[in-house]
Amino acid sequence: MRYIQKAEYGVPPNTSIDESDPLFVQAIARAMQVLSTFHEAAKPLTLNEIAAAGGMGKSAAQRVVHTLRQLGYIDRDADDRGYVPGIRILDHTRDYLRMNPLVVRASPVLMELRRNVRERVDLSLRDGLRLVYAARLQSKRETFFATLVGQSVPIYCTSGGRAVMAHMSDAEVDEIIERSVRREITPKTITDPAAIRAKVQEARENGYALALEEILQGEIAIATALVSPDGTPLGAIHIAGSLSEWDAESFCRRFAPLAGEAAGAINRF
Amino acid sequence: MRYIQKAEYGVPPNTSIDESDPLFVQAIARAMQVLSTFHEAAKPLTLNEIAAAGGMGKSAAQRVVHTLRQLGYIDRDADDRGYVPGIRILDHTRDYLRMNPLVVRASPVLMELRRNVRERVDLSLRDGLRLVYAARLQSKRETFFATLVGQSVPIYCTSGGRAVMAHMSDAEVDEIIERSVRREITPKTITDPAAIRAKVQEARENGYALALEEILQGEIAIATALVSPDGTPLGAIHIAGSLSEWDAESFCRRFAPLAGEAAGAINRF
DNA sequence: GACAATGTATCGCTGTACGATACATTCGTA
DNA sequence: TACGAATGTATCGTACAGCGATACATTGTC
Repeated sequence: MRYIQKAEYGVPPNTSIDESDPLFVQAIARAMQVLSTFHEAAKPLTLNEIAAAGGMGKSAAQRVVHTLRQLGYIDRDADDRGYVPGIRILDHTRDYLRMNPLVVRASPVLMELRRNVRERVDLSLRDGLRLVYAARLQSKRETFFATLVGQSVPIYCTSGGRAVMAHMSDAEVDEIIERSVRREITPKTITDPAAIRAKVQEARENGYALALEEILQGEIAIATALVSPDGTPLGAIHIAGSLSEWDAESFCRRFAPLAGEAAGAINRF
Repeated sequence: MRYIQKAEYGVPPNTSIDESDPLFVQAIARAMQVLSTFHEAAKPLTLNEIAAAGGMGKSAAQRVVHTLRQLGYIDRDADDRGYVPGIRILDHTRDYLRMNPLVVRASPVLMELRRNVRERVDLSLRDGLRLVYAARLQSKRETFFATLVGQSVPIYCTSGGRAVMAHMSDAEVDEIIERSVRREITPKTITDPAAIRAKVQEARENGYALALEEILQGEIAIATALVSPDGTPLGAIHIAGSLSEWDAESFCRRFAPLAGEAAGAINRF
């Protein structure tokens, strides 16, 4: 059996916990840590792997896994060879998506946008140093994974990330650049702080951000930010296409206005 | 702010726990129960609501919520008026989708199917008495929610459910019918056990299942089952259209072969 | 300006979750 | 077929984590 690769872009959610918080329930942290072990997993996990990854004893892992299994958040692999995430997780996915006002507001606009655009359209939400995809409306030709909800990419080197940074102060932008683990995901990934700042400035002037092959070879993407009433950037809309069919200039000329329109429709609430 | 409605079809995941299991960790169950409170929520929840719904004291709810917040599984509402599910949930969604072999295998086939079909195409997975949507490839005209991952529907009254039941023994089918809380979701919902058995038998003979307006007014849906190597049904592929454009007969004639082909491509692994 | 509702903090006592260890079962290999 | 290494499972006494009760703070509403 084949599985999709693990977290390619290595944007680990920041789980640095203030220890010795009197209100903090360790058992819950343990449980979530166990579930998070799967973020790094390329195949079903054994109990010992889970225990080791979580830095806990075998007994603890045993009880946590046992409990999560009872509740449906962990399952046995189809071949009974290891543990995999359980389907109950999707119930919470639904809750998140339907209770996030931005997702709710953006969805119809996104579908409308998709109707006028033959390319891939995404909605992403900011979480610290990364953008998490909440919806992906695939393009016709795309053969890739259907709707990879939960996939995340770094802010510093993506169109959506720059669209988001464009709505921040220089200080905040610097902080993001600083704290990000910048590596060349592709040869074209921009990692130099000054260059990133320049691209952010460019996004501020244009009203949209552009990224060329910084995450995926051959991919061109533009993005516009979604902001809260007070101006805080919350996420972005992306339109992504292939460089085999577009050059940067015509791509922008064609899609930037549409992306801007869509973002505008969502931002005025 | 508007939110999507709560669990319309009322398929509560079966969380009847064997009490006094020596390996069972109550704190984890509490945490998950708190997160599950959102399943029934139509708006952000207060601490007291969470406590009440979970049958726990205010202190317990306080600590659980506090911990889950630290970890990112719960957030404050944008207006700071209540609690909502947190974005970290989506990380686990991704894990589930990419580590489920059926989803991985089915996704490309589903996209191919969608290319040849101008209607909505879904992938659903069986969980007890319900089917949970793991992917939804929307049709052009559809204005509804983008990709409602995690949405679930009952087995007894859906095309996918009948496709699944068609691959079970009569005894198993009867058990599902028996245990299901059958109610008329629409006036057309079939709730009579004998009638359901007849539809299942029909699905067995045709190789696909059909449902007319049993969940949604004006909706027609056909489905074919996805089965494991040993024949156990694991989920279904759906094609759904509108009765304003199709009559049942032509819908089946047009799409049943395609659905069957797709299921076949997935089932032979 | 009083009141009701919210989230936050504190503190002893109880009972739960801990680690260590021993058992069972499956798998791969010689 | 028999061995050994890995897996998942069960048991048990002790320490400390999480419990409830209560009191405080802060916000919004009439």
